[in-house]
Amino acid sequence: MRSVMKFSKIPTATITRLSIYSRYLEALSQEGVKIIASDKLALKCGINPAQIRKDLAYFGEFGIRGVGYFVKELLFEIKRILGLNKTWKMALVGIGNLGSALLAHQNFIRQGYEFVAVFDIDPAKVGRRVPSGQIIHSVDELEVVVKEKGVEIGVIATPAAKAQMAALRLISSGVKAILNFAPIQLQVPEGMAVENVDFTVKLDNLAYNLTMAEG
Amino acid sequence: MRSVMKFSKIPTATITRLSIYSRYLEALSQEGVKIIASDKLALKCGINPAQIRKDLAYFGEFGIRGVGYFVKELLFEIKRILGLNKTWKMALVGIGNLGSALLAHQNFIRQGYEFVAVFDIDPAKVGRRVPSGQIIHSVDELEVVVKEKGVEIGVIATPAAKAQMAALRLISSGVKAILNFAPIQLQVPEGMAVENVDFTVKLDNLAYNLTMAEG
DNA sequence: ACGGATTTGTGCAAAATTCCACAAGGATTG
DNA sequence: CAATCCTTGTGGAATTTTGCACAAATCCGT
Repeated sequence: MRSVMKFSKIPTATITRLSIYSRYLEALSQEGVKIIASDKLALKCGINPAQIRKDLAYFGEFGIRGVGYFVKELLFEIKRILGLNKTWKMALVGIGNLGSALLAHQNFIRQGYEFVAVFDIDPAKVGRRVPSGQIIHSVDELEVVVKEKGVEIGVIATPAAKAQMAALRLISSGVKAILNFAPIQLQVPEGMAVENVDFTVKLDNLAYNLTMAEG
Repeated sequence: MRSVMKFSKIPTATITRLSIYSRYLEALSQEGVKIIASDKLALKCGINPAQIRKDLAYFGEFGIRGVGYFVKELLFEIKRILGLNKTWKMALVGIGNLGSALLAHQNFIRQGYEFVAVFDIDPAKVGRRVPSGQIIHSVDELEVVVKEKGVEIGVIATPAAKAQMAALRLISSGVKAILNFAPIQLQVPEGMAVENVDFTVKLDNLAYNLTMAEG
């Protein structure tokens, strides 16, 4: 009864949690922990244990009743579910402070993602190499380079004003997924996967919470 | 019938959307647009118009039937609701690539947030000035400086391994809200507001989507 | 081999969230 | 000033998400 995909519709929240589980399983694996129960994992992740079991149940039965889950095995399965059993090729658009930070981070990004191309609009930057080795291409070359390198995920780290254009170029190059760091809602055609990383929104949430807490 | 706070429990999602609305209202305001209807705003934000109206209804009646919302007025009200009618004092812990990017960003963060103190654990960095002018303090001084400067929001941009310690220090200094960029679930006492900015999780979501789309 | 201890997998109820559909309110026109 | 047009505000239904509670399954000690 393994790997039975129940293709109703899997909540986005479930996928997000799977990602969080994988992070802890990775840590546990490195600590040498062999087996983990949903209760322990739940505590670490701040999630209800039944939620964890239900999340996993969407994809199959991975545990042993009375025992728990084999850490390495569950990690492998989750990574397979998420599609992390391959290396995804990414392109970065916008080599400002944030973009540079992302490139520097790339060694820390756990296995599965790689920047194969980087772009900027500033002629002064084009042609130079970033510290991680990639040559900065002009965004004018974006479509050619993206196709040539087989980029699958576009990462937008431009100012808000340039983000939509960057998205359009990525889309017309055939990229189907975008990670957007610009504080703007991208207008994209049906079927595109877009995820926004937006810390100004998170800050506003904190400000609201603090304001409410005091009255 | 204005500003009637209905204190049931306002969904986090509503607060997040208010933040997004404020972003567009700001843009509209600068473009000189005086009035906006929920349908137009909804289209821009990729949100159902009824959702917008319901979100606003939690806090009062801000529109005019048959007309729409006065842009400036609604923006003002939303900012008031979110607690952005003041400047929040933030501390940054971890002056690596990401931390530096955040500091560089600070002029772009729309009015309402300010880094009043920055910390790092690296003795080589302590005492130096970041480009935006702040002197880097040792994390050993964190409690003293945070209290002295009246920091309200802590921003953690350390590696994952140091994040929990940073959180503990911020908490013991009396900070009640944390914006966490480290890919880890912080363990914090009841009543703390924590928001995570976690692009690895978002990437995993994209990877999953791409994997599913192809089969 | 059996009973007790443990933890998974899941049916179902509760809670939360979204969204439709329409009445209510206000503007505008003739 | 009545009729018409528009858009808000909202009751409630539909949908989604969460979490309890328990049966099913496995291990372990005797």
